[in-house]
Amino acid sequence: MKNPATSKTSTTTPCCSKVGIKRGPWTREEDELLANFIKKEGEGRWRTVPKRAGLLRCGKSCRLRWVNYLRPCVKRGRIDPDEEDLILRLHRLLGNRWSLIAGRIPGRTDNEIKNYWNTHLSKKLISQGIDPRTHKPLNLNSSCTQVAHDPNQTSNPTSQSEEPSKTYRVIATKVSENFKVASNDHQNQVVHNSQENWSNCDGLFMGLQGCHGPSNDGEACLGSGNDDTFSSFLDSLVNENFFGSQQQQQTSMIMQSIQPMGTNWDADIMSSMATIGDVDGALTNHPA
DNA sequence: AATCGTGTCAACCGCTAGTAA
DNA sequence: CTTACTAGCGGTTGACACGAT
Repeated sequence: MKNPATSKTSTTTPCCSKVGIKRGPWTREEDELLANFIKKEGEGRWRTVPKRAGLLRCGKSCRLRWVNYLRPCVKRGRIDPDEEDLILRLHRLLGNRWSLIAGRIPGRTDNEIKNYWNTHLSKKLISQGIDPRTHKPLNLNSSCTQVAHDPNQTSNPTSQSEEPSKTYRVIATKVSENFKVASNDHQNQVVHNSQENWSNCDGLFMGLQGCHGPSNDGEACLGSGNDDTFSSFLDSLVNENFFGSQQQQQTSMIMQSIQPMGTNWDADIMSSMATIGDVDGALTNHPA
């Protein structure tokens, strides 16, 4: 454990004094206090929550407890095969972006998925001879030519050290950034339909957030309009059919749908879009 | 019954992006 | 523009459960 006194100086202040703060597992009474308080006051202003709720916890701890355990839409229990498959696909697409992955799996939290990955899936992949970090076959030297999930696909010899999922992640990140720009632009009619949802959803990857959204019943905040479009877009990426026979039409539709008016996709995204279906090209064109 | 090793997962940590002042 | 604050993220830790010896 790092010693706070010797750790790198941070410009941020601690979320609370460590003196008099309770740590460790939460008790049932604490859970009830927090849950009742949030039901009454709503989420947010976590730093002040402990004091207002009468808890001897730090705000961070309260937030974590709520998000990972107390929130009504949190699903408990084993992760079923369908969810596991989805996690694998999303991880290949997004890497260790646990919150994004969790956003696509209703009821599951980033912490739960991260734990499941570290304790189950990474070992499972290793046992199958697959590098859990790169999703490439293990023990392949720099001249490897095969991508783990598709033996027919060949990787680019010049980018052998690069994660196959890197390009996907670059695209996902960039698209999400553009999505956020669009969603925050109140004058942008293209994304106007789902403005209410966007503005109320927390998290960066709004269209991917499952139960992080504003709805009262814990349903995903995905609604009609562009969030649906983007959701479908990501689904397509996950299902690897986005760049199939409908590539051109879909790409065009997505671009038209989610590009903020007056904004141009940067060259990276356009180039990635054009080549992502071709692993060789995608990896070649995107050094980072 | 006691000890040890391993797996699981809740919780904590530092860091950073976003935003308000 | 700078500073301070907040929320959220991913990595890591450690307590606990449980099976093996």
